[in-house]
Amino acid sequence: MSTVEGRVDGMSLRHAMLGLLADRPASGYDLMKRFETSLSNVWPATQSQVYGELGKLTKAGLLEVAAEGPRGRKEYAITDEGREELRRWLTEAAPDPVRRSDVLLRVFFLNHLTPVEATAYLMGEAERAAGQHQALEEVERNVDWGDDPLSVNGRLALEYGLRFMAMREEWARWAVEELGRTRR
Amino acid sequence: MSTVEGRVDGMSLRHAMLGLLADRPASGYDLMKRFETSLSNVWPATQSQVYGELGKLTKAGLLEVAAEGPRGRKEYAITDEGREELRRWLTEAAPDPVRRSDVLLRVFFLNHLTPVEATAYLMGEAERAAGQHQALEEVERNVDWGDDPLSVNGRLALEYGLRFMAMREEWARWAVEELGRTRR
DNA sequence: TTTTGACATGTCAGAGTTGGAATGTCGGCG
DNA sequence: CGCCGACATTCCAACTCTGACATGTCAAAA
Repeated sequence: MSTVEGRVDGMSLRHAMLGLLADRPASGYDLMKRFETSLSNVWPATQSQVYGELGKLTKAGLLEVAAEGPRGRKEYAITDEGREELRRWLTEAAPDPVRRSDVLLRVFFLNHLTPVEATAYLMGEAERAAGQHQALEEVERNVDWGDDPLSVNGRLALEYGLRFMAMREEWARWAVEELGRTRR
Repeated sequence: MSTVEGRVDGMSLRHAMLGLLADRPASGYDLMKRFETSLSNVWPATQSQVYGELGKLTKAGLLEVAAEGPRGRKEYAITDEGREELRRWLTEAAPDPVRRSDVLLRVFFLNHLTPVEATAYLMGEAERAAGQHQALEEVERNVDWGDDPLSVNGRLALEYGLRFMAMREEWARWAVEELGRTRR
């Protein structure tokens, strides 16, 4: 009964918040900053969502207001029940994520463009991927990799991003070639 | 005024439908079948969405009812304006898609599990990726690759999937090792 | 002939997401 | 002292997406 109602699939925002608060208590404002920095590439969230969810999670007993500060600041802390839910989510089998991909969707309809235009699109994809790859390398250089467990996970995620962007670029370049081959 | 109102970012469902109808006219029912087969891994859609969108697109002048058939069947065809919009979407620079990834979100909070549990999660990821890779290879074998431009694009998309799953598996196995290293 | 299954469309409630606006407080700098 | 910028919360309108429900027609097999 107490396990937050609308179950199962999405709503990972909840778990993102539980995960952040499991490290240490924080206010909505603090959480926002963390969503804007470390989590921005993994799970973006807006103010309205964060504050709304704080309310729901508190009402559901997964969080509690641990302290009140200066400007109406409310510092939220995870409860034991919240920790349980976090663990449950972390250990449950992740459902195959059927992701939507507008990049691939465009690829599906590339035949409605001229070969030149289609090639240009794919080259653009390659360059975008390369650009993001560079951006991630930049991040890698600028983050001070302490030994804290936090940044261990961050490193894993970053590596995922690097590999993903490399793959995207390689695929796009391969696709350009392929398009050239079949055109003849 | 006629360019469908709520612009810009998402709503690629619209363009998926325009893309499908650009090949040949079809009913909502026909479209559903194509969303369930070829497009299911790229852009899943439900009945309610498809029929709803058919109405909106028709009202917006991007589609028209070309013919009516037996069981209330309405066959929709793309209009010139619709073709324009499709081309516009295909050639416009795709915005960097900031995707949400619940897989990575979990990775971020892996430190709230025991090393054994965390490793199990990553191994599971590797196996899921391997499974999906196999499934795609299965698809590759079973599709008859004619020369029609349709399946050319399909092949590009399929290859993307294969490379993506391979990357995911490799990354997960790497992450397991990495976790083992830092634990010591 | 009856019944089943494929064809075919439509509506709805609820959750999630976005983006913006409105409001107010405190600390420190000039 | 007065003001600005950072801190901090709350509410809202609009849209998308999901999943279920409701309804009806036609063709062919049993």
